[in-house]
Amino acid sequence: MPTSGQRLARPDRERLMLGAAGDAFSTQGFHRSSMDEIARAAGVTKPMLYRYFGSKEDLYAAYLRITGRELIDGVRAPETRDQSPEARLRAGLRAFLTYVEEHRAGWTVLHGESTAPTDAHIAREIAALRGRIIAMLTTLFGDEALAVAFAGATESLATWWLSQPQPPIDEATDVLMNIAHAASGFDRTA
Amino acid sequence: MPTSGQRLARPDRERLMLGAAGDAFSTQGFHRSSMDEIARAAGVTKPMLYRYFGSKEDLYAAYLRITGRELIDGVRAPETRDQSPEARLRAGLRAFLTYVEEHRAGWTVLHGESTAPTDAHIAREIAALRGRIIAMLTTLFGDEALAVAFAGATESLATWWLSQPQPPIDEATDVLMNIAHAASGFDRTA
DNA sequence: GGGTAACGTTACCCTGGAGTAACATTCTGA
DNA sequence: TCAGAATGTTACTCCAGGGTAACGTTACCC
Repeated sequence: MPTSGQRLARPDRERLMLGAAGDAFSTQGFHRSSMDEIARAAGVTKPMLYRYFGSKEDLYAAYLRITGRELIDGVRAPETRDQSPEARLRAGLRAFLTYVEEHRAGWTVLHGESTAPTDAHIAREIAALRGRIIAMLTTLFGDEALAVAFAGATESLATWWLSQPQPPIDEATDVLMNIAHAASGFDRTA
Repeated sequence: MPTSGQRLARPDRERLMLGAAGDAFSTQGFHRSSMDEIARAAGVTKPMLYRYFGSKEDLYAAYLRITGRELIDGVRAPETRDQSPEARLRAGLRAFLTYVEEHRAGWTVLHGESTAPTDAHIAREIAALRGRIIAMLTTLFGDEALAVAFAGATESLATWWLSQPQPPIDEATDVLMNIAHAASGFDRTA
């Protein structure tokens, strides 16, 4: 009489597990989330989680890696190769805010991890991810300090913006573009 | 044969405990820090920690409360009542950066907690603290979104700045003042 | 159609670390 | 001077939750 669970192909099951993991991690953080609970939410039992991901930390790492890749892909998507730096920045910001809006859980975990890392090894990966974005902004602005500040402004605004009733994406983008004009190399006329 | 520990008055002992707690929490986070370890670092045993603070969460909360108060006091200190908004902001930023530099552990914990809260009840307190700062900035800038973005820029820059070899405080302040000019109500001439 | 690999489960083990009981040693003040 | 209130310690209890062993069940493929 055991075996209540429907059989599913590995990729599908993994998606369910990662979804449940993301929900748990984003709302309760790594430590308050238990493997039993994540398993239950994914409609499966604990040993499956371990067979597919190895350990709780590995599950967390897998979730972060996928989420990070989605973020990078999302922000890279807009093809704006031969447009002005300003236009490219604007497109990037819109893409970023869109990603954040559509992947709240992922963004929450990613953002939390970047300031309060759970694990040293994971911290390095997150730092690398953020580093790539900072590097991009640094070449854009010509100053690392400014790039770091701008990244912080963007992250903070994004998180706040999510908590607003109905986020008007263009307003958020404008606020950031406005800031970008403050000390950037490109035009100050807008 | 027991009783190896030197006797100390309560306030002194508390300071030692809070210092050890801060070191542990800032370097390893709440969950990876154990009460045994904090006790040892404070030169005392676990039951003392419990007698003085009640529970691990209460110890953490006490540490955060004190740290938050120090931050507020530090930033409030510069008496600039009847100066221009710009001068007041500059003084506030300098005071903030000075605080951060002199209380690295406290800042690390505070900052981490604001993005990845350990506990719902504590999260509210931190949110209230940040809310007060945002409110101040909002009246200064006349726009909440901008205030949130600016706060994020400041926090991010402060944390990055700490990791630099020898932080020149005025440069960091200038970067932020420059950003503040972007869309603020006060002069755009600087 | 049967061997094996993958999917899935129940029922357990085991440790880290939060929290406490019970006891020893000083300090203080009436 | 001695009662009781602090400061302090040793030596536990106890359990949440990470991790696993052992055992069904279904699918696939030669």
